[in-house]
Parts: sequence; C-alpha cells; structure tokens
Amino acid sequence: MSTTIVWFRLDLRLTDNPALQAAVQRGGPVIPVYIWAPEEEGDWPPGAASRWWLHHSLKALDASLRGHGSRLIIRRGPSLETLQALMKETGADAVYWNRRYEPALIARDKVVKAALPAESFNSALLFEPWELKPYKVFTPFWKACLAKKVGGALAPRPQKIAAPRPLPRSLEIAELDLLPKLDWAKGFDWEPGEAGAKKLLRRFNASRYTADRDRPDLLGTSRLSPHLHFGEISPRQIWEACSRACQARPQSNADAYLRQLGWREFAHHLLYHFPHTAEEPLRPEFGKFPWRADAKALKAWQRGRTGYPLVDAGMRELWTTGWMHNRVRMVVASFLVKDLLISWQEGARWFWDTLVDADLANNTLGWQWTAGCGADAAPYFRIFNPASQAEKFDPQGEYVRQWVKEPVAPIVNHAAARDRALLAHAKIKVG
DNA sequence: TTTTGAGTTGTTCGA
DNA sequence: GTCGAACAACTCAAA
Repeated sequence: MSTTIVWFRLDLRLTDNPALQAAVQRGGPVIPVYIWAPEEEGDWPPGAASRWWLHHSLKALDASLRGHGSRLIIRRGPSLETLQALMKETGADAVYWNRRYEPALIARDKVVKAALPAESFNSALLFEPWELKPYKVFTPFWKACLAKKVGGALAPRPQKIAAPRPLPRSLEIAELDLLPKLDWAKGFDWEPGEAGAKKLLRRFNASRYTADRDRPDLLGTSRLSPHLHFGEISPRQIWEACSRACQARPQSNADAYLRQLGWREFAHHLLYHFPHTAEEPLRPEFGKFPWRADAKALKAWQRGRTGYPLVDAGMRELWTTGWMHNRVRMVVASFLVKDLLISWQEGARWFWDTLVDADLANNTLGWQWTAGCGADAAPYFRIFNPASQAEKFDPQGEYVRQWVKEPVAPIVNHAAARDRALLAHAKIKVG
C-alpha cells in the first residue's frame, strides 16, 4: 500500500484540507510533516509574532492529529533534502501539499516539484491567480470573482489518518525555538489552531458588520486574520458559512464581510502577478518619492509615542496583543507615510515583525494602498487626520483610554505635516 | 481602436 | 452646524 507524505505549510488544519484529503483517499499510511526552513522564504522569513503563533498552531495541529491516530512529524530544512530523506526512511512514494503564493516559495516549490513525485492543491484561495487576468482595480476584480462562483464542495474532515509503522523520528516543537526569549507575548489573547478559528467564526455576527466594523472600541470584526494566514480556516469555509447566513437572512450584511475576503483574494492575486511589489512600489513614479530617513521619528511611531492618541493607541495595541484593528491600521499607516514621510517599506517591516497575522500579500497591498503607490491606491490628497478619525470611530475615547494613559507631546504638527506631504507628492508628478 | 465611466476606507474650505 | 466642491490627472476595464 502506498505511503503519502503530507507537507503542511500554511494550511494547519484537518477540515477542508485538499492535500490531506487526497492523501487519505489513497488508502495507505499518511505522514504529516512540518518542515521549519525560514531561510527559504527570501527576505520575508516569519517575524517574531508569527513565530509565536506558529509554535502554538503546530501544537494544536499535533494534538488534532493524535486524536485521529496519527501525529505531526517535525523536521528542520532544507525542504527538498528533508522530504527526500523522509521518503527514503518511510518508503513514501508521493508528497502532497497545498500551494503558497509568495514569490520565494513559488520558486522553492517549483524546484521541489521537479525533483519529487509531488502533487499540489489549492487550500488558501477562492480562485487561483492564473484563473483570472491581472486586475489592478478591486471592483472589477471582485465582480469577475462573483461571476465565476466559488466551486466544489469542501473537503471533509478525515475520520482516521493511518500512521506509518514505525513512526518516523521527529523534533519536539519546542526545539524549533519559535517562542521569544523574553515573554513579551503575555498580553496575547489568542487561541491559535483550528478550534480557535471555529470559535471565532461561530461567535462572529455579520449582521452588525457594516455598522460596527470601523469601531476599534467595539468587537465589530471577526478577528480571523491570523487564523486565515496560517490556514487554520479556509476562505471557502468562511464563504460557505456566510452564504448560508445570506440565504437564511438576505439582509445579513454577510456580503459586506465577504467583500473583505475579496480584498484578501485581490492581495494574493496582485502579489502573484506583480511579484516585485513586496519590495518595490507598483507605480514606478514612486521610485523617486522623497521619503525621509528619520530614525527618531520612526522609533516614536513604533513605540506609540507620537503624541497623537489614536496613533499611539494603535501602535501599543499592536505591541501588546500582536494585532491592530483595521481602521486604526489605516490611521497609523497614513501617519507614517504622510505625516512623517517615512517610507511604507519601513512600516511594512515593522508590521511584519509584530503582527500575528503578518501576511506578505495583505501587508504589501495595505501599505502600498495607504502610501498611494499601489493598485487601486488612495489618492495622494487622502491624508487621515488622527484627531477627526478618533472622533468618528472612537467617539467616547474608550479605545484610546485603554492603551494610552499618559499625555505625550506631538512630534509633528498635523496641519503642517499635511502641507509638507502634499508638496512632496507634487514633486513626483509627471513633468 | 476608441471611447467612456469609474475608481474602499478623507479633509478642508467657503458658502 | 451643514453641505458641496475642490483636492489632479490618470489608469484601468469594458463596451
């Protein structure tokens, strides 16, 4: 009977996992393996907050697998050699995995696929990027997606996952050294893993979404982003749940929420079609934008000491919890690139290290959108005013009070900074 | 090929 | 206090 390796990556779940399902269906033993190989991720190996999440997510996945009569085998890279060794040890004759779409990993996986009997599947996106033309505007992109319809049934959770005899040796998860030396993660209030994701999905009430989604002082969003990034839940599972809600109650607002899933999809398609955009602006004229190097201001922003309460609250929420409300992300990002004129790449780097949901495609789209240099970007004159944003979206000041207890003197004057930003943008105009 | 309409998330100013 | 216009021109997508 043929033995199959299932190579887990960003698909740390058992339900609706096409690679796992295909391996189980072959009927023979299945070897679930996770290979830690951060050096293969180019300039974007998982940041500190991501590693914290990964540690706990691997624990959760291992526990679920044990519940199915199996367990998670942990190895360290390089990936190809590790898989080859594992095939030799176990007599496995195929490797199955679910695809990733970051440029460095597409290149890596191509090499692995050429060297091994392998098959890859889609577990992370509603549509493969190559099924649609490269759109640069969200609305027509999303219209095209909706016209295509999300196809196929979800892959069921396997009953039993046959383990090989003997079990291949495995590292302990702790040996990967993913957890921080200093426990700065004690403020993290998350339950990494498939069960945690299901809980959030069940708790999420889409009918309040349109009204509450912009309010950082309320629990108006699903908070599923880190679970989605690690593949503990699939967009198709969310799609299913929302579609059911839509059918039951047409006024459910679920379509507004699904639209956000559309932005995630859009981000992944963009990074696939324009792989240089994680590093470089999509709009080339921004290559000569006069960004400032200002280490002191950057540090003040990172530490939440800009003197603008909503900005500081957001940056402290990020530092403490590994997450920030999306409305506040826009405000702090606008502050960095417009008020401080510090490059979006600096912001993207900080988010990459501190967010538990750090995702190359989403991070790139978000920062380029705010900076005005990306696809369907904010127009240059859209400069968030941190004070009016706070009034609008944190009307009682509860969110700010939760994170900022002491007064801080503003490091710039917003009105003056706004004029400076408009001037800088005028400089890169054609002509 | 040309034309046309539209494009996530805002702010300020002046009537 | 409220409201509409200006903030630019360009690029994209589709007809």
